[in-house]
Amino acid sequence: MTAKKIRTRLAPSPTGDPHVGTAYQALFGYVWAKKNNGSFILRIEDTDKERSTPESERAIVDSLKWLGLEWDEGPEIGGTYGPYRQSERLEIYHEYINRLVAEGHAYPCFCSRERLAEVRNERQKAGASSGYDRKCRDIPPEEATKRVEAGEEFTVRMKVPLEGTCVFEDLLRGEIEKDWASIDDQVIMKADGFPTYHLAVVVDDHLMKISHIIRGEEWINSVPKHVLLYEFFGWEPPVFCHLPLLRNKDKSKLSKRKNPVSIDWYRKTGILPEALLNYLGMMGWHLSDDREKFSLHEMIDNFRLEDISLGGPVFDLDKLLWLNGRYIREDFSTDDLLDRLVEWGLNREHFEKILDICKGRMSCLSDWGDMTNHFFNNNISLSKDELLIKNRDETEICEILQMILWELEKLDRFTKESIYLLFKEFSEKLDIKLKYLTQPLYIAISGKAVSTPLFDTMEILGSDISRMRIRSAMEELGNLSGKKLKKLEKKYNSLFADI
RNA sequence: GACCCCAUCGUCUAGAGGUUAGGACACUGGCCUUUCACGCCGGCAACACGGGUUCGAUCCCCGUUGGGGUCGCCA
Repeated sequence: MTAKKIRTRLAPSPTGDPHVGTAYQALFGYVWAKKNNGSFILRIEDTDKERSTPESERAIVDSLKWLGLEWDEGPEIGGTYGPYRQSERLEIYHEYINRLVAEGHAYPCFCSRERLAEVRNERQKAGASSGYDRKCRDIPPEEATKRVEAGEEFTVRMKVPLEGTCVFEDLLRGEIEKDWASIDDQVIMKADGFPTYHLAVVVDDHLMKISHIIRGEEWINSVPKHVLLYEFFGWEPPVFCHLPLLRNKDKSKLSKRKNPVSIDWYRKTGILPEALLNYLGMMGWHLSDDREKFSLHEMIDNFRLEDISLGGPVFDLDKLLWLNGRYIREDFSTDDLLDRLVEWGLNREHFEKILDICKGRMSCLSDWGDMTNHFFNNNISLSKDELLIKNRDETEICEILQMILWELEKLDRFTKESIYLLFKEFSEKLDIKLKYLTQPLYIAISGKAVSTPLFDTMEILGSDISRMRIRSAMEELGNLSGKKLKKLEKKYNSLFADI
């Protein structure tokens, strides 16, 4: 028997900052491919027209390159099975969608979003395990065709069996069973003509000859839909391997609200890519001699997918920092380290940005050191007293910081202008003078009451570092109790409801 | 709520029927040292619970509990 060529892929959707979870999946997929002299493919899953952006794609590509996880095929570099951006593969998907409809495995659905929301609501209340009532499933094909041709808006749904059980194999967990009755007639083509993830992923993985799907556990529940599509098309499904999810301290899925999750944050904080990769490698996997520091090469040489352990690992920044320190101490000459440092933050481009906002308040060159240390120092020290402003106690300041944090999370572009607008609006809504609002922020962001302009500083530091610092300040103030947090969330939602 | 997944120190993990349950981070005691850090030596600390199977269960099976995930024209 000739072994099938091992081909793995990373399939991120370009809808935000590059996420460490993406890096985690990339690492395991990459290592598995390299271990087997296979190929690692990057495919951009930009089927969400609303949220996908080219900037995000670039950021993801950049951060993967920074990590040193290079792909063999992908957008820009191409490959035999391209294009590697799903938005450029629309005709391909249509061909397969049409085929499913023609063969009676899929059907147009004319239900409005409003109706679907209603139905979903009712069914959920009634305890039904699926959200759609399959209203359009039985429309006679001729009638459906007529309605489509008449220009009525529609989506396409796949016909999921009404009864029976889907059994599939996960490499790490063995057989998994799920009743078909618990699965919706999944939409495979949206009203805008774009495929949904489920259709696109199956078609592409097949066409791109992917041998192993290595991705996060959150996908397990949709595997039956995928398996069904493979069956409809008469294709052999690849091996499914669902990685455990990286977790916050409270064990929930790693999230922006509770942790820095952007690869960019780690980069800007001064984590070395080799240390981050190493650390990610020890989440759920280990070397047989239990050595904790290992290179990507060592990981490749010793890696076996089946050795991955399944408990969701908590992402522990302290341990990452310890590991990073070992790299700095053990692997760098002073000369090499200097190069790294320059590359990281001591370069002209970065200095220029900072100098630009310092110049006006410098009286001698050595002011530089004190004035800018918050750009190079991750552990800025803050005192509780300084965070407290005019007649407000810890709780009040905490509440303000928390609401600002929530607001900042919603910002898509982290520029000084957008941050300023956000604060301005915030101060109006809460009826607090802007300068009182920004006062504790100066301390939180720079550690100093007198410092470089707040919004410029935040822009240079970036969203993740800024938010992390605000969180640290809140910790210094004693944080909010669960109860108070809930109350605050209500108040916040009423004040800042978007719709 | 329904369904799916998971379960060893606070955290990352080793263990694959018989171990004083091992290592690492964190915490901590000491040594080294002009301070700190590093390094070295030590300490604290875990098999969720209940039934089976077995001469014997952390390990196998079942249940309970706990945690997580999914229930979108988002991925």
